[in-house]
Amino acid sequence: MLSNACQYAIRAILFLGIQTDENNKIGVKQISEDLETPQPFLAKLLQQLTKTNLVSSTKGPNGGFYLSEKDTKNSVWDVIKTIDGTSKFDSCFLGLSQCTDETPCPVHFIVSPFKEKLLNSFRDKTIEQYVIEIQQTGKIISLKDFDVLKN
Amino acid sequence: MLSNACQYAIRAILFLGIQTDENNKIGVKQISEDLETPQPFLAKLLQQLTKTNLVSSTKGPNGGFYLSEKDTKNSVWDVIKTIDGTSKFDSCFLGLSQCTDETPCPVHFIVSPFKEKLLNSFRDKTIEQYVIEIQQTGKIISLKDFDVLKN
DNA sequence: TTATTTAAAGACTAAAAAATCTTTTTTTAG
DNA sequence: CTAAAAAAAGATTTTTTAGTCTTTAAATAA
Repeated sequence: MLSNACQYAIRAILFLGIQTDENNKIGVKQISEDLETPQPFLAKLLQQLTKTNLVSSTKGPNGGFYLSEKDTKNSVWDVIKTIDGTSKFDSCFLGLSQCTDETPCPVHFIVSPFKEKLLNSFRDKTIEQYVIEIQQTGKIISLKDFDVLKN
Repeated sequence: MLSNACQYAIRAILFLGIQTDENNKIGVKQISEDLETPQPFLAKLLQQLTKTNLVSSTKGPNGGFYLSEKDTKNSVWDVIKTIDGTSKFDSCFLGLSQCTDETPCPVHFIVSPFKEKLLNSFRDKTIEQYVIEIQQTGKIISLKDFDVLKN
């Protein structure tokens, strides 16, 4: 549903939310190792997120990526908008342009409520809230799963 | 979510369900015009569906594609399996391989019930049942929407 | 039997997504 | 001030998806 790029980006930003702040930065190399994601590709994505002010970064020794206080107030939806755009969320499952409540496609009333719910979660919860939830309920965000939470 | 190919294929098979039977066949040209779908691309898809026995066809004058009685007993799920494969339905929204009820990703419990529901609809309803529902409730399957139902 | 109509087959091209590689710039520790 | 560490920038490659074009085969109507 989401592109690889977008999945990586979301996982990375949640990861940064858990692991970093202005005093604890982390480089692409380690992020990509921890998330098991292609390094140079993730680097590009992080650049993009930095340019759109969703993550922060500093160059040089001891530099790296991190989420500032302010960054944690953004939503996952902001990440999706930056990387994939919103089309997947406002277009019909069967690709029809006129699919609406009035003129529904055959799966409209199955797909619609779900999209609504998912959208709400992404749009209304901040990265910070996701991070808290991840930490409290033990949800996983990397392939090296539990390791992320053990630190 | 589904590929273009798969969206076209589903729309085409439902369209055939509505419009055709062993005595009323229809050519790719007209199907693609009615569904507003690229002609040679759809032709390829129909060939594939024919090879996997999801649609029927005959060559020559008055030939074309159609659904036999037996064909209408298949499911949309069969179409998806043929064209896209099942991966989109059994993989994690964020791309994690170990995402399960026990080790859920942050959106697992939002996405999971939906996938279940959608899967059930696709797998348990026959093309025939979809066709009846489309005809009774006025659901649309083409871009030239209502035209399909007016015949 | 032959021309026409249609699907089948397969080679080909284009565009988008995914991923990599190389160079430049910035920062800072020493 | 300089070397090293890191991100930024951008060009390049690979893979997948989307779509086209051309030829062949089958069926049937005349």
